[in-house]
Amino acid sequence: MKQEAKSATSAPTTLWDRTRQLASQEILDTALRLFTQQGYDETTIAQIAREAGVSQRTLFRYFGTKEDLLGGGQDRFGQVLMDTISEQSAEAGVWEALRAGVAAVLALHDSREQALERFRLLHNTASLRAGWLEKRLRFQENLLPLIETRMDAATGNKGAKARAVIATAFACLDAASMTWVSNDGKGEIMDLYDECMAAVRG
Amino acid sequence: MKQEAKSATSAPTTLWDRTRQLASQEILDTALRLFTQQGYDETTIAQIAREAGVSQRTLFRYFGTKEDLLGGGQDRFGQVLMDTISEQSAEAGVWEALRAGVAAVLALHDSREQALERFRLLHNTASLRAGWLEKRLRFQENLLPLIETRMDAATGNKGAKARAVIATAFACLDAASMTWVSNDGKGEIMDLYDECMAAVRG
DNA sequence: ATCATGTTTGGCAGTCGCTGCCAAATAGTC
DNA sequence: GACTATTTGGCAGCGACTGCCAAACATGAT
Repeated sequence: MKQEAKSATSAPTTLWDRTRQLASQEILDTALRLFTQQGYDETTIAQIAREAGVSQRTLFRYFGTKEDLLGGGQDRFGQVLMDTISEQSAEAGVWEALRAGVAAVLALHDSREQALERFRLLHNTASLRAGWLEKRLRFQENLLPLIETRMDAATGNKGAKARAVIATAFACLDAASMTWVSNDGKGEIMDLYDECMAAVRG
Repeated sequence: MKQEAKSATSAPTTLWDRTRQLASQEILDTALRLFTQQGYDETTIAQIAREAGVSQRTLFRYFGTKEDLLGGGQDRFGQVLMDTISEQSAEAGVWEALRAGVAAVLALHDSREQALERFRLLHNTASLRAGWLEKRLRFQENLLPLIETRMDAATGNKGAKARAVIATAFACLDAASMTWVSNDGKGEIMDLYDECMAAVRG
């Protein structure tokens, strides 16, 4: 039965895999198009499935959730974040490490326009925002051990402090991206991030 | 039926209003009981309505959302937060003002046990967390003008900085309350808050 | 007490996201 | 071509939530 554990190294892409990928991309494109055209809440799964040429059932098999249709690589975000931070040199402080992680995640976007589009949808749709914040909270929790080790835990409550530091970094990222969106993508997000950090820790 | 001996909020209430209030309280109590007994996600609206002796339709008329059954006075939180902060003296800095607001909100809980119960549910239920974060984001946005005026806007992007500062305060509150919950309510949340702030801004 | 008034209530049907189940279509293998 | 392993689609159903309509009800006027 269990025949998987396949190393995706080579390219023995079976026809199945290719079809899968194609369908997946078709669904994703359709979803993003409809979302930006008529809004997230106004777009139903039925409509996406219909226009993408698959059944609802199949759509849900590819993407377990309506939110997943937008945040496609959200899980990848978390992974890159963790990887980047753990790769930082041991001498790097928490703030430095977190900054590197944030920068790495921002660099993941395909293009400036795509990033702007996604951020805009995210910041303007309550239901999406909620889901995103939730997922992000999980990232924060995963980051906890990585950051704790970098903190000079003079006194107790190391956990609380690490959590606070991590959440602060995300808070600055939020403020920065919001401002960036309301400026229609003018300037660099990381510059805004640094400004926010300065305002908080200055 | 039960004759509740509650703090008599004597007023020229009509029988209607009293009945309404009673039903409302009955629903709220039932919901909280079931939530803590069997979990939030595992409790259905149908069950709450049945055990509270009202129809689903009526339940939804009192509380528009399942989440509202827990966060009863969430809107009040936002109000107290705003009021407290705007009452701070003009010389008070942003951090001082925000601290006062946080303290005021925490003081709203009826009892330590109730606060612990709610926080525990909140932190352990993904769906609840998401909704709560969303609502809080709206609070933050409301706070924006109040905080902006207290910031020495030397350079531009006052909005971004104010947002970052506000979000940082909430981040510390989060870290503090999480730690408080995992310590089973030992100690003072505000002490943890101060510790988190020190870790962030120190 | 009775009637008219405006409000509250409950039931029913329906939407939307999402899941389990099962039979039919399809890719890969012999 | 036959056989096996997946993938797919359709259907029924759950749970939160809404609109609609008729019955139940408190209240004020008669």
